[in-house]
Formats: sequence, structure tokens, C-alpha cells
Amino acid sequence: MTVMPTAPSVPTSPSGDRSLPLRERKKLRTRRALADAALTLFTAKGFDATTVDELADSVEVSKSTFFRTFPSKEAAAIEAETEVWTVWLAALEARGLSGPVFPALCDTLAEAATALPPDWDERYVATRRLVMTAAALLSQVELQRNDVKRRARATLAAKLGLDPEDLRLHVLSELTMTAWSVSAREWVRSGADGGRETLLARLHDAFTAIPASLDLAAG
Amino acid sequence: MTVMPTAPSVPTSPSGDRSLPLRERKKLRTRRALADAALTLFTAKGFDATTVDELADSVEVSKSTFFRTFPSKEAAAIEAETEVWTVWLAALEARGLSGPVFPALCDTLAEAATALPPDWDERYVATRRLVMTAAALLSQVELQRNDVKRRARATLAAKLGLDPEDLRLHVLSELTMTAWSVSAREWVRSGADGGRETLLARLHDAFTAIPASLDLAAG
DNA sequence: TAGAGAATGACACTGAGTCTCAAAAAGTGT
DNA sequence: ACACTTTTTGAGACTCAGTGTCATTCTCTA
Repeated sequence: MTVMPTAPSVPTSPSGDRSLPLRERKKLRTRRALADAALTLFTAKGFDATTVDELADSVEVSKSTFFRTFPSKEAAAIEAETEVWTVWLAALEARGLSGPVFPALCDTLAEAATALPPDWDERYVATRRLVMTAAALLSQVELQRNDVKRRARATLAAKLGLDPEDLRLHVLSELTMTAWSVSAREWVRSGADGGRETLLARLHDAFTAIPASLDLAAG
Repeated sequence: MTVMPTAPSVPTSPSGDRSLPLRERKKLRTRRALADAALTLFTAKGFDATTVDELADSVEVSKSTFFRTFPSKEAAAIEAETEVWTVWLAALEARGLSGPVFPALCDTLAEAATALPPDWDERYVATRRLVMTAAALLSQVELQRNDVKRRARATLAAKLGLDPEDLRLHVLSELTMTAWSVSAREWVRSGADGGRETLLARLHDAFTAIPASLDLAAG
């Protein structure tokens, strides 16, 4: 997970930041192990057919520990999805806004996509494939995105001096998600072919094509 | 709580279409009774604190019947939400498209809002208030809307000869939902003040304001 | 190295959702 | 009215996600 590999102080530490206290590193390791096992097991056996007990056993922790690490069975499966939006929200928070907002959102999202760790691609593809197979996972993703939109609106509202429920903020945060959705879907369908650059290119194209969408006409 | 006086053989049948076979009318009556009881009980006791058994008991049916009627505890609580989108999808399907699509979507949604039964207002307000109190309900609503968007894209794609995954269809269906969301939220917050006309007015305003949202700038 | 504070595992418990089967409808003929 | 078929229902057993408790075992700090 998490936010961007802080340069390892000595050699590459396979998991976890060497500067963190042992306790935290251990928790992080468990978290990663559970998320990885979730992707593996759910993909192999199916989401519904895999119990939380099995998942926890496979990582040699108790069910208690699982639910202390993730709020639900679904959450473990969509860590890669969570990562994008965590990074994006942080980037949005950090950025000073001036000029047109919509292109700024495009930039921020591209920035976030670039900042993700190298192994994210693979996990994201597996996650999205999984999400297509289980309604519960789709539901969870939608719930999460809803929360992300709410937070993005709050951040933008603060920066722009607007009401967080301003229609324009709804539209902009919604369309950011739409651009990502469509771009990522195609990227995943092609097996993440071309790597991160391809995703960025698709993302840029999507943002560019959005305004004209409103003028679509029949006949 | 009780099923509503079984229709006396002569006068106006309060619920259910007299032309339907008895079996179907009965199912409908049960469905309405469960949905009403769900709103009442969940509002009074809280969604989590109310069990499906209680809910079923209050309508004097078994838990089995509840789950034959609704796929989940959540679904019973958001019937009013379901109704809007069912009517909208039907209206969209029925409509012949020509000219600009976006205004047509606005029209269709207004049409749907008009076609809803008179008692819908009250139920919708109660539903939305409830949804704000329980994450599980919000999740369900989002899942449902996702499905509605998918179907709307499919319908539009067929009428326009496009790919259902065309970015423009994503944008248009998404923005339709956004317009509804924002309009309905304000309408509900004001207690559905002014009735259906007020909702329609807000909806029209929202659709009108959407295009300019893309030009929002800071500074 | 002792003791404070946090994380863990074991276990009991609630409640949603599924499944099966027998009883009770409702629909259909005669 | 009557038997006969089909659908719907209720009862109850069952699985599993998720919560709460408590004793045990760790990590941190002094």
C-alpha cells in the first residue's frame, strides 16, 4: 500500500518502511499479506466461495485480526482501488488551485496515477477483474468512490470558497471518476498493455473528450 | 403492521389493480406492506437495530416470504428510489430520439417524475432521510443507480448505434444522475416543499447549469 | 529487565441470507 | 360443488460475516 515508497534507508526492504516502528511494520506486512491473499484466493475460488476464515488462515492470522485490519471482506479485495483514491485525494489537498478547475483535476489524477508503486498495475488489473465477478465488490467500490467524491468536493469547496454541495463540484468530481472509470476499464481490458503511460494517455483523452459529450445528438 | 384492509369486493380498490389475478394482487399487497413497514420501522428504531424477523412479523409474513419479495433488507427500504428509475428507464426506452441527447434526458426524467403516483413524494422523502442514516442503504442506492446507468447506456447505445461503453454515454447517464441527486437532495431537505412542481423546477435548473460547470475556475 | 500499553487469538454470540420440505393457498377443469 | 395441478407460503435447520469480551502475548520505553 501506501503512499509512495519512501527511499529505503539501506537496501531494499521487501515490505515495509524500515523507519517505521516494528509494530507498525508488522501491521503493514499483515495488511499486504491479507490483501494479496484476498486477490489470489478470490480469483481462484470465487469471492462468495471463499470464507474469511480461510483467508485469515492462509495468512496465519485469526479472523479477529482480519477484521481489525479491514472493515469487511470486500475491503481486502479492493486495496488497489483504495490506493489510487487515497493518493489522489492527498494530491488534491496538496495542490494550490488557480485557473480552470477541470483541467487541474485531470492533472492531479494523472499525478496520482504516476505516483503509485510499480507493482500497483498488476494488483489493480486483478482487482478490477475480480470486481466484475461479484456484485458485493462492485457495491463496495461504488460506496468507496462515493466517499471519495464527497471528500473531493469538500477539499475543492474549501479551496474555492464554495458550498460542498454546489452542483458544479458534484459535476466535476463525478466526471473525474467517469474519466478514470472509462480509461481504466479499457486499460484493464487490454491487460494493462503499455503500462502506466498507456493509462495516462487514455486518461488524458477521456478528459479531453468529456466536454463535447454534452453535445451528442441523434440522427 | 397489517396489511391494509383486504379490498372489499365493491368500492375502489385502494391497492392493486383489479384486473390482475388474485395471486398477483396479493403479492403486490405484501410487497407494499413490507416496503411501508420498512420505512416506518427503520425510521423509528434505526436500520441496524431492526431485524428482518421483526419487519416480517409486523406484516404477518414469514422471513422466507420477505426474502422472496426483496433480495435484501436494504431493498425494502428503497422502493421509492427504485420506482423513479424504473419509470425513467421505461420512458427512455419508449422515447424516439432525435436531436440533442442531453436535453432529451432532462425531458425524460421530468416526464418520469411527473408520472409517479401521488403518494410517492412522501415515501421518497422518508426514504432519502433514511438513506442518510445507514451506510448500508447508501451503498445499496449506489449499486442500484449503477445498474440504472448501465441500462440507460444500453438503451441509448441501441438507439444511437453506439458502443454502450462509449465515453459520451457514460458522461450523459452520469450527469443525469447527478442532476437528479442534487435536485432531489435540496427538495428533500426542504421537506418536498412545493410538491412535484418544485422538484421539476430544480431539476430543470440543474440540467441547465451543468454545461457551465466545466468552466469553473479558481481565483 | 520490569512494567505499561498495544496487538492478538480463542470463543461466544447476533443476524442476514439460503435451502429444503411439507402444508396451504389459488388457478383449472369437470 | 368436486378433484387435480401448480404456485406460494411457513417452519426450521444451516452457513457465514461481523461484533464483543477477555486472557495471553507481544512491542515499546524507562
